[in-house]
Amino acid sequence: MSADLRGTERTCGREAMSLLTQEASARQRPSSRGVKRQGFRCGQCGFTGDSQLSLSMHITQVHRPRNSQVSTRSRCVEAELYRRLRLASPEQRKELILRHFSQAQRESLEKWILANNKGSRETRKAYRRRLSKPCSKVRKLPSFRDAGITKRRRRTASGNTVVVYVAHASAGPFRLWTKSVRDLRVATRHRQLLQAIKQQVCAKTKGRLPVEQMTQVFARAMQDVSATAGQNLEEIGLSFASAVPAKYWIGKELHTPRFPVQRMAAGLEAFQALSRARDQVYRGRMNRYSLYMYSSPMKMEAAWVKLRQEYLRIWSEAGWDQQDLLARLESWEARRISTRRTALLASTRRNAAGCLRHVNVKDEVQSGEAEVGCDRLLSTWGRTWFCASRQMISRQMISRTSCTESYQCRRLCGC
DNA sequence: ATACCAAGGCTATCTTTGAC
DNA sequence: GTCAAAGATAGCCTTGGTAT
Repeated sequence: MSADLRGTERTCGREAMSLLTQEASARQRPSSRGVKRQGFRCGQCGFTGDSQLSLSMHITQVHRPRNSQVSTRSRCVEAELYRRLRLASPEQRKELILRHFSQAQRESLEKWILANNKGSRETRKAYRRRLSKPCSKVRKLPSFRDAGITKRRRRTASGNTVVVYVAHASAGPFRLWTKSVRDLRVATRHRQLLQAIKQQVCAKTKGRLPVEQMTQVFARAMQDVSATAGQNLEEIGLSFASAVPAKYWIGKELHTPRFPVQRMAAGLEAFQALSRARDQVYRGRMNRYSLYMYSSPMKMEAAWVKLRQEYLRIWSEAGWDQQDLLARLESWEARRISTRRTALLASTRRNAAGCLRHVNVKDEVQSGEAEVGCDRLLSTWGRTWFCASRQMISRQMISRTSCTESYQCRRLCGC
């Protein structure tokens, strides 16, 4: 870290950081730690995570090599300053920098931002190389020049092996593919086109855009790249699908079918429909404590009902059987329901004191009867259209096809 | 019958965010 | 500083339809 920014950290940087922290944490409320479950154990320190993912996170965050060039938020003042400045509005950011940073400090921070952004791609690649499994099932393409190109070996019935390549890329919420080809050089050219589309989309969608604008940017990028490269996108077999986050409900994204570029309008319409349904509730990073700070469980459920409807409609129109689609959705939901209830309980513990004060169950919740508080919280939040208690909901009373609200009740309460 | 191809799903890995 | 969860990106596998 530069001397200038060490000074920044001690004086104005710390002050600015304090101001920014106040800005960023204005919504924060006191909360209690969640219940830790037994699971994956770290061989180095005995840490027990809930999943392979949490163990991986632990290893990355705690046991990273000392010579690692990848900066982390906690260890890098520049990164932390930069991160917090980004949380402020442009006007606030400008004011903070002008008021609290010297010219030398501003230049130093700018230098770091430029260096960091340039270097991050390289260090990410190094990180990937280090953490990637040495013996994956199928060997990856040896060169990073070929990243974004999937190599496929197909064994024919006669015993011959055929190798084909497929280029793919992600551009915001869109995922792009080209047709499979035998020649790696052709696939590389396809990949370059996809990269050009991606770059144009990313350049014009810094921050989140309204869904209409996003679709316009994507369509425009396709046209521009096609014109610039003099390449007909139909000829390279370009197809695309889009996805919206749905981790809360099913543990993963919901995506549209794949649309060839010839059916771009239909593909974009599908994306818009899913996005509008998803955007009824807050979209962004959150954890089990902050989940319900933005939207109540009832709002989340209402959004999910809409999202399901749109998903079913879009895939039905693509020729899929509705019963199969319903079965698919339900199997995804079933795998997620316990996690959702855990999140609800954790959130209830956290919010109970404030939210449930008016129903006089504060003491109950604080004494550890969170589950009781959870149910009461559900019934309180949803009093207008939600059943008052679990006992009122029975399987006999609920007809999924005739009553959407009852369906929501059943799934939330676990009856 | 065989070869080829597109599509969908699953999984791994990394980044970001926020609570404690 | 630690930890967990969501989001983003990318790679690979399986399946089923179509062309030869």
